[in-house]
Amino acid sequence: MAVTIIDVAKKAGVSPSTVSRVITGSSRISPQTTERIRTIMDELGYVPNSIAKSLVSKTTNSIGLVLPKPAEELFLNHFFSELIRGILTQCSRAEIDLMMTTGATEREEVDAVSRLVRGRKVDGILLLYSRKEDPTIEFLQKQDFPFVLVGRSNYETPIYTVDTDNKQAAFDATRHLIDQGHQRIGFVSGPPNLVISEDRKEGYLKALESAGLPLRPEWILEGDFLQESGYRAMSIIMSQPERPTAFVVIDDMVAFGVLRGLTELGVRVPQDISLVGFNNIAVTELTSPPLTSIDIGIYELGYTASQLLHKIVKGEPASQNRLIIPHRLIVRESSLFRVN
Amino acid sequence: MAVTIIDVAKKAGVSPSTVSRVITGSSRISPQTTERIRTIMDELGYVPNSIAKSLVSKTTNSIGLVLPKPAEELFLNHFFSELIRGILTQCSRAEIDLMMTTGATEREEVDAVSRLVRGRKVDGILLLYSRKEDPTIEFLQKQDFPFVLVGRSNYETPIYTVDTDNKQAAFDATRHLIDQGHQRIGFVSGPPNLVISEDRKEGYLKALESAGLPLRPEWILEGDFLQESGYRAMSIIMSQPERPTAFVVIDDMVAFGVLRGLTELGVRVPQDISLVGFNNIAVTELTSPPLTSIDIGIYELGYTASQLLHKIVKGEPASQNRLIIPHRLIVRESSLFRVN
DNA sequence: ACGAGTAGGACAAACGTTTGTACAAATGGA
DNA sequence: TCCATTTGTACAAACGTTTGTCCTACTCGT
Repeated sequence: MAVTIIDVAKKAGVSPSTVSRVITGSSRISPQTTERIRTIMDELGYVPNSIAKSLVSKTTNSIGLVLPKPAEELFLNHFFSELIRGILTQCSRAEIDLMMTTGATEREEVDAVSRLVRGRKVDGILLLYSRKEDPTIEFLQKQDFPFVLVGRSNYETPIYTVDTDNKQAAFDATRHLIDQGHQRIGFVSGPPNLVISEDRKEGYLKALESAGLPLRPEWILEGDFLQESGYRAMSIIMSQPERPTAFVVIDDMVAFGVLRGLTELGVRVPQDISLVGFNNIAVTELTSPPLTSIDIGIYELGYTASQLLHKIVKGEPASQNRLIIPHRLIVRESSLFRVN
Repeated sequence: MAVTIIDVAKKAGVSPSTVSRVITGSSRISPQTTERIRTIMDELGYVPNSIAKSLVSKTTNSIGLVLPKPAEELFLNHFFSELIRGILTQCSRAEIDLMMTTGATEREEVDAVSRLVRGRKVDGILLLYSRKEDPTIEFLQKQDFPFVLVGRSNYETPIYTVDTDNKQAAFDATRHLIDQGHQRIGFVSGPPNLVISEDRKEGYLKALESAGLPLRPEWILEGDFLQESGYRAMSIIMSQPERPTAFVVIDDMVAFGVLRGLTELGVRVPQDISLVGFNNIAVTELTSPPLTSIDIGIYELGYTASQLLHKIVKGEPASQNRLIIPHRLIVRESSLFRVN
């Protein structure tokens, strides 16, 4: 049916191996032959069968992207699309195919990765987010399969990683509020099993401490990365007798929920309560008031991670195994209010 | 290195073909043998090499997703992430891998698809959006390769398609404004080479006509699907001597740009100018004012398209080759103002 | 003019599966 | 008891490449 290397060889009157060497650009073929065969390939419309190639070369020219469990919820947070945008752009430039996978449960996730990895469908794996205990990471390590993690690893073993300095970022966010005069600052966190939640909480706590502010556990709430959890957090906080005057919120999407909750309760932002979010996703500018956020360079995070993985897969050892993408605070109206 | 079917066969004292038939579940193998071999596969930790399997079966258990040209811009519009969310969820449930591809130019896009298709890396292709003239579609048709298009095709030939009734949707949006008493309604369109732009414009025009309202070409503007183009559109419109009292905007993201432009110019929404957008992406609720929009069921669009493609790839002919996902108008504050 | 060295290409094995066909043993009917 | 089926398994070819090794025919120096 399709044109194979053999058809080309026949028409050119050479052996398949010669054609193959033309394709791979071996030096053993004379320029004339190369030229002649190239022409014939074009005439016949030959395209190499990448499956066959993969079988012998044990390489696929594609990488796998493993998305955190609930694909359904995933893209509800703009963070992931932005990350994928960076990854995809890099892959596209490098002419590498990107394979996406996910699983409804942790178990399914490992299965899916296993299919990809041990079925040799990809050359490397890109992991988004890390849990404190992550079966997928453990699996990949045991298989000694190349992978890069976006986020900090909680494991002792060295892992290729592209990350934000989340502790510092949270410190900066909190510090900003303190600089605005706030003394009572709450924190809306993410799922406790994620490394990122811990890191950001730690930064927040450190900032409080360094400013000599007391820790108020009842002002620290846990959620996930969806709007709803921010909304819920507010209904809890606002029913308390004593309230913070500002919140550091682990994620912009959650911060939107917080904002919505406050607005519905008639609380003014930033006059009554100030807010700082994380990630600086595109819509932070559009809300009212626009949201102060830490820009962590999501796109670059993805782009860099993809780049690093490609290097590793090709066997070019990277200079370091932990890359940090710089962050910066973007001040908008939601925190522009000085407390006297 | 890795465990192969041969290792399993050896250990079991049978031939590789027997093991293979156990895997594929052929009826020719006795239950005892099946059971015995299953155990051995588990012991050895055997995972089939999908590449080898693909080579002989000419099937890959993955589909390709072709993203419209600029991957860089792509995810700036939440539309695509939502679509991919639907696609990915379906793929994940069907245990099919999703391969993403894109190209910086039209030429590159076709090349990338060609590599995927003729290199046999995927069994089918999912296309997002369609241009009036689309080289990728033409290529796939010529290759007689299974594909499904999200969006209406402009070609005569029958193409599997999952779409919104965009003419009707635009009609409904416009009609809503007319019902609010508006007589002077502008339209911010998308790139003229896209089928969707044409369809929505057509619906808009039809609604005007059916209400006996005159067509004002200077109130029809073209943009892309990014915020900026909405912003620019407003600066053009607002410099005109006579202005509309409402706009139908082809896309929510663009509508945000419009909103921002108007706000900066001190124009009140909806009192001075009302707005209706399309797609009902998640953040429409968060803007001030919240944006009226047509919910086109993006997630289902993706889910259904993926499902349809899988059917086609498997050879189960679908009942119809054009599926329409229903839409509905979601009225929010941006159009809640009656013109007397 | 002759042997050594080199360049250009052919051959065949290998990658890990699937699958059509052949074969042996077991079963059944007469 | 014997032949005809059926059942279960083995054999080998095929999928389309890549790559190590071998072969042939130059080119060049002497």
